[in-house]
Amino acid sequence: MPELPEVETVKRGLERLIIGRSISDITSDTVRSFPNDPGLVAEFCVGAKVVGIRRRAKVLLIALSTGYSLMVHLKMTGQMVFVGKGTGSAAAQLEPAVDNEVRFGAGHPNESLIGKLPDTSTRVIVSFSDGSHLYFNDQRKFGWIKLLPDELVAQDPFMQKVGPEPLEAAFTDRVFIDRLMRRPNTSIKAALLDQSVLAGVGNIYADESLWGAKIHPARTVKTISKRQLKKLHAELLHVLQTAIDKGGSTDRNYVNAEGKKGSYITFARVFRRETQPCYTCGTIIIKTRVAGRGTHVCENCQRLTATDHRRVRA
DNA sequence: CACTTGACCTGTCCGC
DNA sequence: TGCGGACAGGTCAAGT
Repeated sequence: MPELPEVETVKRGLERLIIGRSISDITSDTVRSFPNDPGLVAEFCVGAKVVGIRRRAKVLLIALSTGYSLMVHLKMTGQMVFVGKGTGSAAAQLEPAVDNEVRFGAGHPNESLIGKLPDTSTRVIVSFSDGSHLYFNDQRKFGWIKLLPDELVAQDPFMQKVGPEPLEAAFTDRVFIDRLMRRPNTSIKAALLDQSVLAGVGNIYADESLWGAKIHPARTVKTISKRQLKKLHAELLHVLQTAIDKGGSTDRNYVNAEGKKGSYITFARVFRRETQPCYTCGTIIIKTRVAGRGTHVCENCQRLTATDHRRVRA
């Protein structure tokens, strides 16, 4: 579930933790290289220094001194966890990001990481010359890392099609509305999740921003008023920025570069709040399915028009 | 072409 | 208790 705020949080952590470190070894079995040549990983990673970290949409870009970059997508369960030399174990790094905001009981997947990274979900280990390590963990194996020359990053198919960054100043409400209108006949939720419309929104922040704007996720884009879409733009930016400030959302797996959990989920207004009362009107939040995703809605605040009902499945 | 659904994975949770 | 199946969701491919 790493979405924009989670990946941004990881990026900021990695900036602090790994820039300037020299790679002494990298397990390369799950790192694809472009051009497709396993030898490139050893040749352009080992001995290289980390010179910069960028984020574009939900993709992390780790720039190396060799002119190559590691491109990382965490997909649903990916983690990039740094364990520094001298910490002894990961235990000290697995505390909540914000005091007592999020605390899972024994048995949570992250509890099993304590003191034993790498674990069964570890797919790639980047070792640094000072004895520290960066672990790419990915329980469900949807994530990937690829190594490619810097000049090929922009040629990547995903980078080619991905839409604008919502938190950049150029992303005005007018740009937002214009781009949504590329998908006039789909649901507003599907449009928000479409990475070619705008970058970085996933299931959590789609639901959260739609609740804030009082728009039902199944509403057809072209039927929504400009005024409501402007409101959605404002809500989306607010939700994304708030989530970054909270270190992202930890629903299950997500942790930042220090192995710490994000706390936004405890501030969520609809996401994962099914069976609980709406903060605005007290109506019980329901969970349904829109655009193939679990979707959380206050059916009183977020009204559906008669023609939109077909988009909703229990 | 526009849009929707299924596949990719694996751990967890629920019901029988 | 054990087991089968539904479910979680980012993205791409395949289907309607």
